[in-house]
Amino acid sequence: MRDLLAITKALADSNRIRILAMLRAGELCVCQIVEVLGLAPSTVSTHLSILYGAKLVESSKRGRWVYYRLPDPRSSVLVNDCIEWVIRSIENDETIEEDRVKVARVISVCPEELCRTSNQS
Amino acid sequence: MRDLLAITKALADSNRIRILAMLRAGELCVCQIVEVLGLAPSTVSTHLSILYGAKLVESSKRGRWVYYRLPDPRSSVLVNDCIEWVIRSIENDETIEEDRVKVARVISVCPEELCRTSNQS
DNA sequence: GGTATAATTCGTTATATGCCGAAATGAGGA
DNA sequence: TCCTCATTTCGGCATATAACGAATTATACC
Repeated sequence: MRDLLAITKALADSNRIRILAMLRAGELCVCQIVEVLGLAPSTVSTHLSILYGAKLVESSKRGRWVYYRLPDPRSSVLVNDCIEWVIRSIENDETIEEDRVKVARVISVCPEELCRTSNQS
Repeated sequence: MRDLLAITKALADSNRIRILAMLRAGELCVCQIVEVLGLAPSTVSTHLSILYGAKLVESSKRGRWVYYRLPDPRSSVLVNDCIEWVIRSIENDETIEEDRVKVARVISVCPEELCRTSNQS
């Protein structure tokens, strides 16, 4: 039950759903997610830790950047089915579509440059 | 997105998960659910309205009693898949097993008598 | 019509959650 | 070693949520 509630609570927030949807494009570092969501880095970090606690994302640190990604489909059937269900549930959602465009733009810049430019503005 | 969040928020509470699990036994009236959960009727009623708002339960009024049940599997693929996922997620959960026993006992008494006896105690 | 009762709605309270900015952490580069 | 910077953790505030009891609604029975 604890695992289940960790997952459902993690999914009970629109920004965390947006993060999961964004990660379909591949792994993203925190600053890229911050750029798309338009929230404070500390807020995004907390969202990611909640998703991580529910095992809905995996992470790896490379240099100064921490990259988050959707979990390996083979790691947990339950988690995998859940994520697939979420993805199906947000088909045709306007915000998700807009995020997809933003992610594409953000990915085209390397993280180092992205952080530099977003600090300037 | 709104539908998705209604569902995930509805699932983000252990008592509501217990209610969904209980309803596998068939439809139950509010007083029967109250008896098993041990919560105030007003609290249970609110939980049921949240599940109802997410279309995770259906209801029908018969006499003074309102019966709740899991939705018709044919009504929504998304909802049906979701409920099946929840059911799989709570396999072997201790509280859910205890509830199953309580439900069996509660079902063996007709609702009218149940309410009478639970008011006496 | 009047009473009893199952369920819901309302008002209140305590706790949980989301958000931010500031401070702390940790890895790279000077 | 010191400095920079991406990320996380902490302290705060505002809102949301779960719980209860009291009041209300709706239905059956007298």
